[in-house]
Amino acid sequence: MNKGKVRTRFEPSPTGFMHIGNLRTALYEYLIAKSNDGMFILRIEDTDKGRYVCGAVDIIYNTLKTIGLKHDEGPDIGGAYGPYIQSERKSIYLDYAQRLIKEDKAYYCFCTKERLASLNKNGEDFSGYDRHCRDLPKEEVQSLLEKNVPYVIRQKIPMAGETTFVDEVYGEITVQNKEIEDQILIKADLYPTYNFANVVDDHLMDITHVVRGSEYLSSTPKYNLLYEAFGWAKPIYVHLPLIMGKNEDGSTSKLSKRHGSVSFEDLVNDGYLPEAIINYVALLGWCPKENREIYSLEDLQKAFSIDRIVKSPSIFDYDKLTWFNGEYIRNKPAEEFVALAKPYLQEALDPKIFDFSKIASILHQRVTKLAQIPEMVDFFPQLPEYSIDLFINKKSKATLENAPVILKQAIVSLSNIKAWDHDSIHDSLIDLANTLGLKNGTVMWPVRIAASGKAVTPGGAIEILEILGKEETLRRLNFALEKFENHKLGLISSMATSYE
RNA sequence: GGCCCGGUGGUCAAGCGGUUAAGACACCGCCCUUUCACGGCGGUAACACGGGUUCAAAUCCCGUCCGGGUCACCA
Repeated sequence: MNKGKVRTRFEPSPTGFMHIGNLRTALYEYLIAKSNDGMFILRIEDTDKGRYVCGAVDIIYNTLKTIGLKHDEGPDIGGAYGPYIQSERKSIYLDYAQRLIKEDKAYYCFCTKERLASLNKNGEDFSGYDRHCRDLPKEEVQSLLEKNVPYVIRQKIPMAGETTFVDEVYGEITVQNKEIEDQILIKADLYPTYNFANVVDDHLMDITHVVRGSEYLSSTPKYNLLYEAFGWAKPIYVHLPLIMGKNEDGSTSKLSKRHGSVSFEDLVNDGYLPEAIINYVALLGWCPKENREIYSLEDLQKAFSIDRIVKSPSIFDYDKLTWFNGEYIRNKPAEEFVALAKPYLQEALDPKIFDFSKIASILHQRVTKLAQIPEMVDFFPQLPEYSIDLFINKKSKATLENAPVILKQAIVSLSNIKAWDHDSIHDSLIDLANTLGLKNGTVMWPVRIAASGKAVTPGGAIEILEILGKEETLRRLNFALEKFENHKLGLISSMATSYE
């Protein structure tokens, strides 16, 4: 039963943030495993000591946790195939490399970095290692070793022939062996290279599906040659199309920091919901059988299949992500939205003065990114400076002439309200429109502008007035009237008023 | 530059030899309405090019062009 079970692994390096490309790889790895009742393993890729970032492993745990990719084995929870941190497996790799040396499938290389560098400079059409140490006499190797000359271990790649592998999404790919250099297996610090560590670990951990970005496509033949050298069964390869970003000049390249927020953390800070990110990213490079777009992680698990993975690279579209985000926000229950909005509301509003749940209720259907909330509500505590021209609106039949008249009447009507609530404000204003023989919009427009100082607001005049309170509403409406007075006198008032 | 991969509207993409070439985002228009948003309805917009194969090609083959990836003691 356990035999033949699908096992995938996610192998991030602790670099301090979760790139969106890595996140998608993790997602697909998870989905491939889970849609087949398999296991999803977390392995930390820290063979590059120079790049290690403190605390980065925690970021990985946290990210996986918040998006719901629960791993079945890993450094934190253990498992039958540990350790799951590559630096703790150092000696394993060395043993396997030496085994290859014994079998004459690998060799010690004592070339200095300087020599290697000069190599690349000289040879115009030659790139890569010139195999200088490939056939060093045994005695020489022995004596260099005894003298503690630093070395790396390289694999002996066949000089002729070709290597073919089948990728689940890209199909059969063949590469001439002469194109492949004698890759380094063990570095001078005796840590394994990424390629080598992965082959060894994937084999030892019974990984069945190697899932990664298509940038690894061209190094896959090296992997296979390694599997062959060891006589191990090869895994199933699943290469994923790259996620690209658009550059300023219109070209595209692998999504990177210069394209904007590209880590999960950045996106969350921008106000994107994890489930929206997951949903969007899942559909970048994979297409469900049914024509549908909204998928929870659970839904994805049910629907996912490798054969629906797309080959061509895709551009990360923040607009579409934003749409997904809006969908998820709108579908949240009201209480949940209030909780989500709270930290953003706090940036702009004093909770002692404003009723957050009331404000949240008018924001709920309008927000597409939580981070936009503060500027949507900033007019509540402080009336912004605004131009008198805002009072003009063709559709509402609002003009500079009728606005002061309406405002004056509105002030009178609103002043008479005893209990300041939605219904009374509504009735007061609608009645006014009726008695003046105007359409509702013609009354609402100038009132809303005077109350908010903005052409676009979350919520209509009634909602805004209710939140503002009677006193402040009347203050703002009177201020607008003054504005008209000054306008008549040819003076432009530039004074703003403040709530407190 | 060598090698590898890709190329359907601006973007994500369906399509698997015969379709009026789906759908979504974005954009535009109309409706709803108290602005905006939501919602509803409608619209603009695509098979990179050239050769084959075939009764029939977006679909298969070849070439060209374009785009991307990769050529580390990084992962």
